[in-house]
Amino acid sequence: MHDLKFIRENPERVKAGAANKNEKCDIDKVLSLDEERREIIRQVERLKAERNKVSAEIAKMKKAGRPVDDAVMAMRKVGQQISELDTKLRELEVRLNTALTWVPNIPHESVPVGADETANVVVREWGEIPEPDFKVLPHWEIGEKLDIMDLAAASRISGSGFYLLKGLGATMQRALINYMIDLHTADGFTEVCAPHIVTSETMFGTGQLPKLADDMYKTEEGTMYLIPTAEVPLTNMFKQQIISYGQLPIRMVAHSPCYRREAGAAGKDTRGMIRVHQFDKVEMVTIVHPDNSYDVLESLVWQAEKVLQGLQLPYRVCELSTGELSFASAKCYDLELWAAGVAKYLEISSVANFEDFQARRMNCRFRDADGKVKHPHTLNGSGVALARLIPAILENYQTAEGSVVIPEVLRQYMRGAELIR
RNA sequence: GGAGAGGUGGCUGAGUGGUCGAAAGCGGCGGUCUCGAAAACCGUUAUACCUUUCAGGUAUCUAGGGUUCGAAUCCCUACCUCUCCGCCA
Repeated sequence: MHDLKFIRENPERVKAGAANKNEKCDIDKVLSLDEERREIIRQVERLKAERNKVSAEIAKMKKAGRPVDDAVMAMRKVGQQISELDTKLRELEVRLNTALTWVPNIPHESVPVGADETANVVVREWGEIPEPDFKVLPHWEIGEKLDIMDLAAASRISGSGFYLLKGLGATMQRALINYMIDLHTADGFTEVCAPHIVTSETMFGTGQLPKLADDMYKTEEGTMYLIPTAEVPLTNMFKQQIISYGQLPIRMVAHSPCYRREAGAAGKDTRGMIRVHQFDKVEMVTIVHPDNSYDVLESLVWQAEKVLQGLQLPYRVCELSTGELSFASAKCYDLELWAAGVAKYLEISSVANFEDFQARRMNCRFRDADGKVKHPHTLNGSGVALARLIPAILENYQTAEGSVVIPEVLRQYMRGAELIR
């Protein structure tokens, strides 16, 4: 959500930002509705000022024992005009706000301009891409073979787009969650366990609504939604709050399931765990002073990288182009993990700075050192997504004998197991 | 699910139709004092919007309606919190 005044003063910047993001929104409509709105405010406030003045006089006249009937009659008429104008104003504001909620955040000036992923920039790469001398099985084959994954059972239970882990597969997921949360909390992140079912206001706050309504699962009454990421409850913890200066920066981490309908993605990555309706994720959220949010963005990327380096998995860091940026973000890095079995990079983490876009939507503020109340910047990053991490491990740690070596950092969380066979 | 109580500024908490944007306290900020700090004392301390600016105006006491010339104050609805009962992991 942008400040109306900002749009009024920088219409071309807002339009260009939306265009570069391939977002459709009608800035001219926002501007004309705003103009109309201000005209009515001018009228109605003049009437209200008069009413207040005369009402005060009526009080005095009554005290003095003078007749007030004429004044009361006149104000009755004014009151009617006011209520008509107020009704008009309310309707106008609803339309204006609706138009405003569809205006995306503007990309940061450093973001490469481009329509799609071909304009993304690889910032750095880490680790060696393995070149095994045997055929690496994709994770769904090795998983079934080792009896740690049962995709057929998952589809019997829930239909297509779900996975089921068992035995050391399920243990590995739990181990990964513990490994990641321990890593982040050791670096100062506070662990949080938050609700997975949230109100539409909450979904609006982080920018999932209105745009992504069709990508989310909602309850029958349509008023509650299943979270697509823990970013939603974590960031919204501070909805409508004023954070004291000393509390910043706020750094949180949570594990949660993520529910996504993946509408429109049918036929894409249909096999295995790569694209599913429910997956687990460890998510980091930070709320920081606007002055240093871009430094925090870099450190948040590093925090996610630490997870992958600890697991000794080769990856690369990509800076997303404007066309790839999500509705609410101003700048975003993706971490992509090499998966030997499917022989491609898997997007495993997304780390983004939303500047004050989300804070405005949820009316989250902080009291600055000068005592003034301002909007903080919000950021989040996966740290990281399990449903793609597990495939990468099963494929990259595969041996010629068809077993899977358990990464060293996980063994303490897996009763000391070293190998799945 | 049933019954009751309540939601006021950053916080606590007065205020039941007419200078109430709202007492008081706490907190914050500035100052006096001090080598410095604490204490004490003095002062100050909301936000948004419109006009436009050495200024004026409007709105905001959970939210949305209603009554009234005039609502924090009266009425209705929703939401939330608390207490008791029921149910239950």
